[in-house]
Amino acid sequence: MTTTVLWFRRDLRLADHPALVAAVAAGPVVPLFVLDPALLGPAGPVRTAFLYRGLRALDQALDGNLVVRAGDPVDVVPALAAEAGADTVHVSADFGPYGRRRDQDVARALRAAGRRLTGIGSPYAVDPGAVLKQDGTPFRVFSPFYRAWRAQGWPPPCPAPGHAAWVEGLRSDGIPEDPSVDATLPMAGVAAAQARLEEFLAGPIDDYADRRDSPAADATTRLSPYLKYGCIHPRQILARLGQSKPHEKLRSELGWREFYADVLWHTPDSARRSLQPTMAGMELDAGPSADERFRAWTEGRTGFPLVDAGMRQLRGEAWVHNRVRMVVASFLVKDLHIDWARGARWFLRHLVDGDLASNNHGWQWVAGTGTDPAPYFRIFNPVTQGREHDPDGDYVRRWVPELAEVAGRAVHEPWKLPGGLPAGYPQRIVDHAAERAEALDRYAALKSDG
DNA sequence: TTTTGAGTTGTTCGA
DNA sequence: GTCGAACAACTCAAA
Repeated sequence: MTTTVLWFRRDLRLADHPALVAAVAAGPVVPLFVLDPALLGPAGPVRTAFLYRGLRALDQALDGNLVVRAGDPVDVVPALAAEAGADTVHVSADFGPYGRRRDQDVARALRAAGRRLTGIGSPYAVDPGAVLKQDGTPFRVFSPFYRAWRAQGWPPPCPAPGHAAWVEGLRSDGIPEDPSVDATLPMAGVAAAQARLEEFLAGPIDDYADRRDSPAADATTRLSPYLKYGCIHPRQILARLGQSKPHEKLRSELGWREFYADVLWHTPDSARRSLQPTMAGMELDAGPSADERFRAWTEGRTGFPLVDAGMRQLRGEAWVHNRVRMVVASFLVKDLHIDWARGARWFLRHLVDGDLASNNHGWQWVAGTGTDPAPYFRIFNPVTQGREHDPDGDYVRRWVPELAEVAGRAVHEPWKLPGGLPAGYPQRIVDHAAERAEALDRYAALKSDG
């Protein structure tokens, strides 16, 4: 039997963990997590706190043997492997731009000392890059990808190893105290993830297809933060789904997550840059007045109730309903003409589920710069979206107290109230019809510039 | 090989 | 009030 290191990253669980199974099969295991400043900085306080809580749950499941070390993984991982006398470091492979570079560097450093990094599995049911078109090139459109992804298939979940021997007594820097966070976060860790899955499957799933688009109903899975840190693996969800309409709907949402990871793997710089090169020339607003509008957007005081409700939900829960994410993103890009990447950065800093692939490609989809050769004319009207998806106005009133006394759907157009705008609620910062026309003009200019 | 039709999530306008 | 058409350009798979 030989000692190995299991380096946890986005896989904070023991069940359905192929890399852990491989490590345990080899002998005693050193469970490691590295506090990497390059990742913790951009994560922001919300995800850092959620991560730390997930680590505490993991440490408990490991009988307190999780080794936590702070520093650059290129230094930390080889040093710990040497300390433990481990020839192999097992990981679930990382397919993101930073993770790939980091793992190459760590693998090189380990090799220099006669050791190796072994990647098994990934945070996805199907590894990014594994689904290709007939001609061997990657998909750029979801539906054909999804058909091929389903046809490809995935293995069933594997149980947690029952007889793991954790190496004890190695120095751990410990899990730091949570940074202070104003938002109300979900419970962290595997048990919370499993409980949420069971709760969802026991009832809400039946209405998922019909109600997932209704922010007031709050009928979505709320599993995204757990998927982000691997407290649950998508295989564990997929294994529970059948052929009914709502089950198929949830499977396709997981398919979107896999699709965007695949796109990002094939084009790593699409995290920051527009996937459609022609769209990169779009005229954008910047400077002090754009900064002021951006600030109004972040603070939920644009004067458009659904937009403001969404941005305040982001502050309050570090999470926003998917339908509302699209509405607020469309508003920033099409009404305020601000770079989608700036909005994506703001989301990534404040979302508890903030995932580079899903977040940034979701933004690109709204901006019309990404996959789904996006119709330039798809510009969300915040009022229409409110009437359509929050018909009773419950979602808006939940997050915008200034409008709490306005009954029904009238809450979406407070400027039309007979008594005038309720006290404390801001005037609209732009004229939607005018800005919609402006967005269309800029698109037309882009075309004529060739 | 070329053609054809469809593609997550929309809005407006005019009948 | 509802309904269909129009709003481009590109991707992909099937015909």
